[in-house]
Parts: sequence; structure tokens; C-alpha cells
Amino acid sequence: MNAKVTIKEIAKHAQVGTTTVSRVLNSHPYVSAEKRRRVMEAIKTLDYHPSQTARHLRGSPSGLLGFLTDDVATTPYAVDIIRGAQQAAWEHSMVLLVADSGRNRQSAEAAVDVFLEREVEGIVYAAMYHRPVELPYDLERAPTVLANCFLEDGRAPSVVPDEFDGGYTATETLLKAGHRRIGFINLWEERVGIPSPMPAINGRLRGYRQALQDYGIPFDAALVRFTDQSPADNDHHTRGLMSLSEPPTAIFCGNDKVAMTCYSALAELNLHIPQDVAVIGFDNIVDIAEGLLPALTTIQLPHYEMGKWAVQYLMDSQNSGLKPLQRRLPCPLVPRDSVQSVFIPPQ
Amino acid sequence: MNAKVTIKEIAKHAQVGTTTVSRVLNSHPYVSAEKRRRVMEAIKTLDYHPSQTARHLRGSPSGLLGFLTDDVATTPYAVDIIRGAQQAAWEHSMVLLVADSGRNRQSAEAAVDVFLEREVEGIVYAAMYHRPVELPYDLERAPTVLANCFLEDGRAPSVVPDEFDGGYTATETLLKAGHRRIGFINLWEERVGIPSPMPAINGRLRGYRQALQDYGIPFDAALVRFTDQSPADNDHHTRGLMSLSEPPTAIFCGNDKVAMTCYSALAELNLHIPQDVAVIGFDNIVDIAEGLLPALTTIQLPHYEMGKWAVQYLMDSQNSGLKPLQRRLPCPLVPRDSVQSVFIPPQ
DNA sequence: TGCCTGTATGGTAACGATACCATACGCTTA
DNA sequence: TAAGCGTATGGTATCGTTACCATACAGGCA
Repeated sequence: MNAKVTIKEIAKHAQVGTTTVSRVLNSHPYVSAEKRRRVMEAIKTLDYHPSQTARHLRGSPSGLLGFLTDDVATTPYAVDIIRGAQQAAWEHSMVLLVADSGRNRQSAEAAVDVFLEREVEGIVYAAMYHRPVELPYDLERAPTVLANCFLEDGRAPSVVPDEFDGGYTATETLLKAGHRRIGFINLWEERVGIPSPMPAINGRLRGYRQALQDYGIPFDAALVRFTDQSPADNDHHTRGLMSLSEPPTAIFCGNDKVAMTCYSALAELNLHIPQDVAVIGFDNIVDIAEGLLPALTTIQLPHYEMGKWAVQYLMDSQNSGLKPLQRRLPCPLVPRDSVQSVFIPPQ
Repeated sequence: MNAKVTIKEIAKHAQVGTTTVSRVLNSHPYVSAEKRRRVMEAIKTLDYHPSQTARHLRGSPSGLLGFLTDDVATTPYAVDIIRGAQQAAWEHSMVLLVADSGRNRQSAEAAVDVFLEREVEGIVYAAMYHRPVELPYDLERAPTVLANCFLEDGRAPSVVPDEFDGGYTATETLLKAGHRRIGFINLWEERVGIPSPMPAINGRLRGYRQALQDYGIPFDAALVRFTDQSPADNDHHTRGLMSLSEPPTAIFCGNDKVAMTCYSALAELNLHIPQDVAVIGFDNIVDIAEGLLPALTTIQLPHYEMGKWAVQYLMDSQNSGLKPLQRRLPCPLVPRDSVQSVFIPPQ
């Protein structure tokens, strides 16, 4: 507000040299108690705040981290990535500079330029849903960690949800509750004719199969379906599953939106959750999961944790160097009321 | 990555003085075409990027804006505020510094300290749902604009959703479709015994009443209900409304979550949307609105626009001074399939 | 007594960019 | 021909802070 107070004025006010003030500020040795006190007092009375700009110019690290996102939130809670990053940054006394790369490489480059002009110490590149990306700028430009996405060639470190773990946990939750016929309405997406390599789809399916195998249940392809995520298709597959000659007693839905349609389809079929059919979702969209009746048991994507991890890794490897590993974070269960044991397990 | 290139090296490489380089960078007059060319070339070959830090130290404005949020997203899309702010900042060649004030005043002060140390030119304080707040730091410290919240005493400018407009639009949409008995399941919240001053609750109710009045429909208190937002209560009120001797033909739900429960309650009552009952929501939680069948017509909160406005106002009033007005932004209709005309309007 | 060492202190250059000042040239105009 | 002006150019102080260097004094030890 008022003209900024500099170290010089503190020095004058406290009747010491600027060096002494600096020493006090950075708690260096060799300052007498008396002068330290005087400096402290001057700082308080003049309401002095050191200029990070000047500090940085003199050679200290910038204390800045760039956070670049690819675009608008698809899954709303994906923004928890930024919260996690912000939290971790804070713990390292860093500040987050955020920018939206927009859709095109050009504006991403521009954003990175801006970051670099401010000498960020690293960049977190975050995607709004888990997928392979092409980095919209030259990796050499700054130490980069990817969050919720990864490079196909693995040239940069990344942190992603462990989709396999999520699929496994969801399925195991149902198995533990005693279910033996478990339907799976997986997500689907096509990319120019070939099935998408979306890690969510494949990873969760592998988790599902592995859990079944671990519990000695044979895999039945009829129980696995793929939805284009439209309500109509979600509905269609729920009905398809339930009209099987041997219908499932539990359904694992590819996400909470699918679960939402699943609920209404089951209601129309006069089937009750969780008594007749257990349902488990994915994503933990709280508005949906808590809004449904009964409240939806689901799996949480580790958005917050990914953001946190990305920044932490960036910081930890500041000197040791960034090793391009891929870190998979578990997807924990969020138990609510849509899964319930179907029978007392045998002793 | 490699040691940073400075203006001096450019000067040496281009065989000119540093002043000339600076002039080229800032497109000042009085540089010969030849030298300009040489400088440009040197910049490109040495991959020079000017240091914002040094620029700023010399006196230029910091180009930084602080963005402070109060806490975790309640409505997931509230993060669009940050996207809007980021966009507007970008257009003004500003960068956003984000921090989470956490719950307590102390860490908020700390965050503001950090902002001030970097000499931000202003601060946007954003809340995750529309409400009165107490600013967790001294207003004198930096030019501040509040987004999605406001100070009870109006000491600082703020931008909020026009809840009245939203309530009016929702109701009018139903009226225009020919409905004359319109139920309203409003939100509810108590604060130590007294009803909450949540602007959403009062504003939307006033909008509802005004729209009825403008269309010559008498207000019927029996049609207005308040839910604590639990699925059970949402369900209860939907049924209550429909069991009226003269039940409504349309229901205006306080938010999309309420609408979600409303859908299932109506389904259980064997009533079809929109033929038997029209439903309109609030918030436009896309996951819910598009996931429901039929897709939910709803009202959008202007999160993105608020973020944008806040930054724009901060910038525009950089010299003219911040006037503490409150700006209300309209809540537009997002038409989908849950409202349909009940009859052909008379010519 | 003289030297060394540890403590205490302040002056000043440097970080990178820019604003100001000084200078210099070529041309027009009195 | 000299003065005056527009154009072109570079040197240097400056922003706020810290690192380095220089200085100064007190006490311990030979």
C-alpha cells in the first residue's frame, strides 16, 4: 500500500548497517543481542517485509513452481490435484504459479515461457483424466513431473492412479461381501476405430479379473460390458446384465455416473440395493454418491495425493536429479451403503 | 536448464550496447534496422529469455495476482472460478499465484504475506459457495476483490451469483412451459438456531415469488418446502408435494442433488418426467444433470464469469481505484430434457 | 608485548534489466 | 557556417538484497 520499506530504512532506524539487518533476517551468527533486538523492533514498527524479488535476483532460488493443466475439468474432483500440489508446495515454502495451457501447443509454450521468465524451479503438468499425453513443450526447458497423465515413452516421471488396484479393490469388496457373480459395466471409448488405450479401462478390467482369480471364481465374459457412458447405454447394459439366465448379484460400475443410471434401472426392475443387487461405483463424485439412496459405495481416485506427490518428487529430486519413474497411487475404497454381505461367511 | 543468458551476452554477441538490446526488447524507437536484426538473431541463437525478476526489481509492476481460496470445494465446479480468473489474468499478461488459506486466519495471513513479499498487484479472495465471509487478513494490505462471497459491511468490492435472477429464471422457465402449480424444494440450513442468511436460499425464493407474481399466479406456501439436503429429506419433500390435494405439475429443486432424489421419488410414484411432472435443478453439476434420464434442465452458477470479473475489475481499477460495489452476475438456464411445454400456449 | 583467533560490524560489488544522461552524426534552415 | 533538431547509440546509476571483503576490538597465549 504505502511506499515499500527497504532494508536500508531498517538499518537507519535501528542504527546499524544493512549487512547486520540482512544477518538478522537470515539468522546468521555474529550479531549482538542488542542490535538484533533493535533490528527486530524496527522491522515491526516499520512493518517491513523483505522483497522476494530482490532476494531472488541476488541468486536465491525463486521459490516458484509452475502448475500447468491441459484443460477444463472432466471429472470435477480432478482439481484436487491442484489442492494437493498447493499443499505440498506450501510445506516446502514454495508458491504455485498456475496456468492453463489451453488446447494448443502454442499457448502451452507461451505459458512455459512465462514460467521460465519467473525462473520456476519445476513444473507440474496435470491432466484432468488419466491418460497418455504429449508434453506440449520441450522437456529440456524445465524439470517436469506429470500428474494424472504420462508420456508414452516414459521420458519424464509421472504419478497416476493405480487403476488395477482400484479395479481389484472394487471387485474384492464385492467378493468379500459374499458375491460370486459380479457384473462389470466398464467404460468404453474409441479412438479412430481402435479401442482407446485409456488406462482406466484396461487397468480396472485387469484388476477385476485378478480379484476373481484370487478368489477362485472363473471369469465369465458375459458379465463384462462396455458402456459409451450415455445414460441410455448405461441403462441398456444394466438391464442386459440382469436379464442373463444367471444374473449377477453385484455390479461394479465404471464410474459413479454409470452407477447412477444403474440405480434407476434396477429400481425400474423392482430390484433393491443392496439386498437384491449390490452396486459399487468409481470416482467418488460426492454429489452423486451421497445423493443416491442408498448412498453409493465407491472407489476414490487419488487426485489430492497425486498433486502432492508430484510436487514432493519435484522438490526431493532437486539435487539428486529427476529419475523418470512412474508412480502408481492406490485408489481407496469409500464404503457407504450400496454393498452389504449377502450371507454369513462359513467359519 | 543451462546457465541463464543475460542481456549483456546478447549485447556482446550482437556487438551493441545493453541499452540497445533493452530498446529492442521493449520496442522503443531509435534503433537501426541493422542492429535490431542483429539483436533479434542473438536472442534466438542464444535462446535468451528476459528475467521478470530483474525487470520487476527495477520498478516495473510484478505482473502477479494472488488467488486465495477459503477451503475445499463443496460444489465441485466452483473451481471454475480459478479458471476464469486465470483466463482474465492471462489476457492482462498477469500470472496467478494461488494459495489455500486453510481454515484459520493465521495461515491466511501467512499466505497474504507470501503474496505481498512477491508484490502481487492485487488479491482475489474466493469462496467455494456463495456466502458472507470475514476477510482473514487486513484489507489495507492489498487491493482485494471477493468472488462468490462478500463482506457483510461491503467494505470491499465483490462479485456474486444473482440468486434472485437464478430463482426467477428457473421459475419463469416452468411458467413459460405452461405450468401454473410449481413446487419449490428450497435448500435449508440453520446457524445456531437462526435460519442461515445464505444468499442462495433467500435470493432464489424471492426470484420464485417475483416470477409467480409477474405471471399473475398467487403464491401458495404449501408449495414451498425446505430440505436439509439429505436424500431422505429430499425424498420426503418430493412425496409431500405430490400428495397435496392439488399437486404441482413442476418442481423447482434447490440444487441438482435434490433433483436427483426427486427423480427417483417421482419414479417410485410412477410419475414420468417431463410428461407428468417437470423438474428443474440448480448448479448444473454436469455429471448429475447429464447422467439423469431425462437429462436435467438446470440453472448454471456463473463461477467462471465471477473469476473473470474479479480479475478484470482488479485490473481495470488499478489506477481509478477500487470502488466497493457488489456485482451480481446472472445465472443462465441450461436447457435439457426435464421441462417440456404442457400445452400449446394460446395465440 | 606482540600475535593470533573469534566475534562483531559495516562498506560495497553484484544479480539483470531499464531509465536517464551524454554523446555523436547527418541534415535542414537561418 | 553555425546553430538546431531528429535519430542513433552506449555508459552508468539504480532497484533491494546478500556475499565478500575489510576492519576493529577483546581476550588468550607464548
